Amino acid sequence: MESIIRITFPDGSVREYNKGITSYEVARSISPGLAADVFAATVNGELWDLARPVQGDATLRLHKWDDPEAKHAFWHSSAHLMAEALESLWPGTKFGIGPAVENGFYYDVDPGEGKVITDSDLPLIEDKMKELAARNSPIIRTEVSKKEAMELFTAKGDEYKTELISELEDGTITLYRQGNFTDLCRGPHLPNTSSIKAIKVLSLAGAYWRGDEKRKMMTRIYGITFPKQKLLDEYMVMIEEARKRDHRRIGKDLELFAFSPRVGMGLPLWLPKGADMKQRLIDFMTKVLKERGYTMVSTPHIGNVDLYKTSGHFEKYGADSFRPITTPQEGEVFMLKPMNCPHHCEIFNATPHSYRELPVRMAEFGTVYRYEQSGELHGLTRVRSFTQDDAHHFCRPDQLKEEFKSIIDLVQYIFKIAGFSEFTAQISLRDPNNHEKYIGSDENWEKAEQAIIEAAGEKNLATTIAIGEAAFYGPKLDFMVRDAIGRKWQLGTIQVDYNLPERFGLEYTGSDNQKHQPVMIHRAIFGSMERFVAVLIENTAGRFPVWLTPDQAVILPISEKFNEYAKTVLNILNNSDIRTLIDDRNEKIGKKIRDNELKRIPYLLVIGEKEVGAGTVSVRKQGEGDRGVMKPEEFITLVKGDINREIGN
RNA sequence: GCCGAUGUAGCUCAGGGGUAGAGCACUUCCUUGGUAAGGAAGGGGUCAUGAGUUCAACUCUCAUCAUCGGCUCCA
Repeated sequence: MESIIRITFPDGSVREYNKGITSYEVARSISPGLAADVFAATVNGELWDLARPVQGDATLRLHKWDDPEAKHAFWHSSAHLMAEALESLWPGTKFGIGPAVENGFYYDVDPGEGKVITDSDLPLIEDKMKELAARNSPIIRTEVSKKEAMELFTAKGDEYKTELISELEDGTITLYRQGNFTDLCRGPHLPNTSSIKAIKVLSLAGAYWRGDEKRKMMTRIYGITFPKQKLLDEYMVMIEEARKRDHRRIGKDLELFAFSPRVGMGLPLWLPKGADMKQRLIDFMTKVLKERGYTMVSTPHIGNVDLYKTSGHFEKYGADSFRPITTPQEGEVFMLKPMNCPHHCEIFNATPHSYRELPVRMAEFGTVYRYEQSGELHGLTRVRSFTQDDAHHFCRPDQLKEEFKSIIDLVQYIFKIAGFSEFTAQISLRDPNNHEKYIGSDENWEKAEQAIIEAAGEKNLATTIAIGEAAFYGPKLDFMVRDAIGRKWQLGTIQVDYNLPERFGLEYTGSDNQKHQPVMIHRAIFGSMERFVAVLIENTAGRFPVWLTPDQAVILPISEKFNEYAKTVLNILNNSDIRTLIDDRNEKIGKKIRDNELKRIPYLLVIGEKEVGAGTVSVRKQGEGDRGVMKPEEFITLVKGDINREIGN
């Protein structure tokens, strides 16, 4: 008989089972404890339901909670559970899609005419889900024909589902049912709703059906679930901690930046400490750029509209920009500059160039103005006025790849200094099916895309590829860093461009004494000062590196009797460029320590009778505690040592 | 721009159709102290803005502005 099948495990061991055994039963045959911990299985490389029978020899990997595959199945089943709850609470609710996401799941629903789901409904949904989960309903997979699926969802009046089905291929359609709820779904799912022990319905949002802003706005309901209450509790604590790192909150607490509706939304105001820090970043970057052969330039904040017509920006974005600026001169029109590249092209054009002087690396901390949609503004990460650490490399075609690679090096260097150890690199290519979105010839696009892919490959950079994410004039390599709650923000970007050199008629004289067109690379490392500072705040929770932080040390006299000595120490430190304050408030030392710890000042210098007598300071490191007593000169050496470790020399 | 929510003191927030509340911060006084909150007193609000309903609106309605969570967008 062929009723025995051989299952191979990841460690290479093989066990024999009866044909038709499920992965769940296999897990149980190993141990009941394991069976309780697994939520999905990979069978012959395909992600499967635990409850799906295995019909032949197979390789098997069981996925416990820590595997993303397990979470995916768990949260996907949870989305179905939420849908079941919604249907039970509000019959007639129409369902869109309900996938698992990085942290939990959502379901897009249309509650029907006149019905609005609000925040106050969330606990109702949560309670209903708990009730349904406790019913121990098995989740059952069935394969159906396209016709059957159509009939089922047409009868239900689920027009969103029928739209999805109409695009599926017959023979590949599966349904999953638990209790009275059936959903169109590829799976995989949990065997049973009973593993869903801890449930939190998190939030509501609007979301366009199929991501198309011309189509209906669905109600998106986000939730998260866990197999144990403890895991949910830990998750909620983590979210709460992350909120404390929000740069908008810390920026206010530490008096780094502010917004004023009177100035205008999305227009950041840098307060003294923030401006000071921003300038320090600029100074540091300027020094690094000069070492790497960049020259600094400076351009106005406006440009004639013809400049942007030449570049192609006006045609692409003119309608959605700040309105053009008119002048007393009839017909004369300027625009706030939304980017620096056209100005830089004209700088290149201002002087003749020989092949010998390429590459030209032209850098500017250029402030640009973009009319971002009101709903898109977000603290310092998305604003309407921001300063890019912008630069353009004009090079010969044979220099392109080396230039590109040198910029990858620079990004890695700066990110290392910023402490961004986990960033992602994304190669953004054009969508080959959407020619209207881009300018330039296919040939140039292919050359540019190839150059990026090769350069990233030669640098052994781990990259993801995003089709359709390119800039309209060229493909790019983007470097993204996460914020406190896991959202990714693009900081560094490197973009290859054959188009602007053509449009601006850029040229250099080659060794053959002929005119040639240079290739242009657009790049930013910080991305923008605003976004970089925001992400830096969230990654450090406001505990900036010593070299960068606005105030490096604060002197805490134990009583007013020691204020005179405090001033002496202050002078010594300030003369050695240690940015130092005195906290001479009439407060006890414990209070002063607490307040200054909360300000995230790296060093607290306690002075009292002993220190005055010995000519020393008692050093306390923020977040770490007492470092002992030392002379001011030793403290200076300590701080300089920190800075040296952080940014070298 | 779209969907939903929010807006009360510098900050975090409570309150409620009939003269505005707390904690922290701030000011003054007492205290002069040894590594994360000493004590007391005091000042501070057009309850986002504008209109409407009402004898009476900070509270109810509408609009506007801003903010938050998403969606779309992101040169």
